[in-house]
Amino acid sequence: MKNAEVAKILLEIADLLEVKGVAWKPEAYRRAARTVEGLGEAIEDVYTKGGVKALKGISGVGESIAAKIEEYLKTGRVRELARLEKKAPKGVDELLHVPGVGPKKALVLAKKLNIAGLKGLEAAAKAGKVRLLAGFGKKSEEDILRGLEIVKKGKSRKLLGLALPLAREFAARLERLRSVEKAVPAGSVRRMKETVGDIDVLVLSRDAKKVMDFFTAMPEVQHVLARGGTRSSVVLKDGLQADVRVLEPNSFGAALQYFTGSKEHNVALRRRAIMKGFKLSEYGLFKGKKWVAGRAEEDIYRKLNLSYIPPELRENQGEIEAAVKGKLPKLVERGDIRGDLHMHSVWSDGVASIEEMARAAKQRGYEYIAMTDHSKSERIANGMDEKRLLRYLEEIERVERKVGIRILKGSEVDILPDGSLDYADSVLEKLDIVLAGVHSRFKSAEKEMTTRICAAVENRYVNVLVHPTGRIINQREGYAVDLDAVMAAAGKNKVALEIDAYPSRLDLTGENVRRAIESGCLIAIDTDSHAVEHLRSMELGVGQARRGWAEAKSVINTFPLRKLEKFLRKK
DNA sequence: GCCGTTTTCGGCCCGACTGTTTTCAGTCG
Repeated sequence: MKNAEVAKILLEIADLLEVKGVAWKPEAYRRAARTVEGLGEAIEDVYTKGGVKALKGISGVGESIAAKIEEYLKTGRVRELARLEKKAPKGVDELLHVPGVGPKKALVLAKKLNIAGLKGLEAAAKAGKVRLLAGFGKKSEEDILRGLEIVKKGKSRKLLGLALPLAREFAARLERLRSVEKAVPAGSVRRMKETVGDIDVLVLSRDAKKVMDFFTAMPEVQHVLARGGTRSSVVLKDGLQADVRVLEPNSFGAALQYFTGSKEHNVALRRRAIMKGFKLSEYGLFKGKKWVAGRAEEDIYRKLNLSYIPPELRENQGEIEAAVKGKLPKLVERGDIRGDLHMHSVWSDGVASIEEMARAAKQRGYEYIAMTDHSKSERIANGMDEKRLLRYLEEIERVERKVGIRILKGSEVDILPDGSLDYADSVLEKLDIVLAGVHSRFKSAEKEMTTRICAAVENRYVNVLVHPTGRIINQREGYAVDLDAVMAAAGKNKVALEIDAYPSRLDLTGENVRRAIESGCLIAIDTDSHAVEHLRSMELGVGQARRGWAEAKSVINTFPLRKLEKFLRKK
């Protein structure tokens, strides 16, 4: 599927046009990029089936963009992009990715300092050259240095939402080789950590050479870092590193355990092994020189008198102690989820209709969903005023009847700076479910933000506090807020805290989920979907819930509809 | 560049914040 590649090209064109100071076009390209990325179908299939005409049928794609997509699919490049790149100062589009640097500043920096890309910018900022430029000062120089750190961090750790499908895809491809018995992703991907440094795939095979040949020749590979008899490392085109290891049957489980980590969990586990008179390594569990276990992970945990510890819990945060006592939680599973309570449509900033979203949800086997488009203050997202909201609710009822899935009438309502909500209570009263979230003034002081959020949580109509920390991975820190105070208020007021399963959000983190549940809160795992494709992210959210030791009974969207409705009616 | 129960041409979000200024430009969401 080439959607992501096409979207990337369109975004690059948008950046370069923006630097040029061209009006409107950048937004048009970005809109098109977003739809293409969120398309339920491979863009190349759309083109093969219906040609340019079908491409133009994609919302946001017209004559010109359709032609560029066609050009890319046919030739693998877009001349217009090359032309723009040639004209712009070198590396200027890269500078745009630094938070705080927009098109104007990027152009000034690139031109006046004569720097190519982020490295040059860092050097110039560190040398104190940035502050001397007109329009810049000491503060903006510091902001740039801080922004560069964020960009760098983003380079080194990739989103689980990107790495997990890739790891699975690699494993699936390897398993198709005749000599391969099984191939399994390990590492932080397996632990469902929200960001990962690299992808590890472990392979059981009689023919290691064939596996090495196949793996290093995959089309995603940019270059081969190391290639050995049973182990190879490559760098993928998107910057992610991937390792593959071929193992013996007798050590496969031990290796899977070892390479799944975390490091801290492994250290604690090895310590326990020693205590029990064993030695644990990636090759197996040994008593003296004698091999005791290693074919399967389960055998190792059993021999150490532990119940099996699911990968998501392996952080040495008390899971080994709990496993000793047989007191591990029965973690929530993807199959427990009965619905998705945070979804957008074209009524605000989504790209699919309510009906398309509802059908997709039904197809996933959900019993119910909530449609929750933005409230009026969220202007950038085409938030709805009261009048449009009423029409929206009517449309939801119509689609509910037509599609045959329960659709809760909802809204993602802005929490205004004073802690009040973006709709009056008389409006909120008409909704089946009210999500409340902060979308402005992220930089408020902690005390202010805490008061603001707690006030919203106390509103009698609020059911879910969405993306409670506001962080966006690699882009934005969460806002300063006293989460314990928020959790206490949420628990008391029967407000569930959301795990926003959108790949770049995934807040709450596992750690915070655990805190929330311990302080008596319920959790909602939602995808915050803006396109049909996004519904897939549910498993990422479930992963974070599992990392937070959550059981199904703590997650409101595992409730049967009746029970959920009862919870929503609460106050 | 895209789009049309707004007009096939002329709109397209715009207010808040921040830092650099001395009344405002640039960035963000």
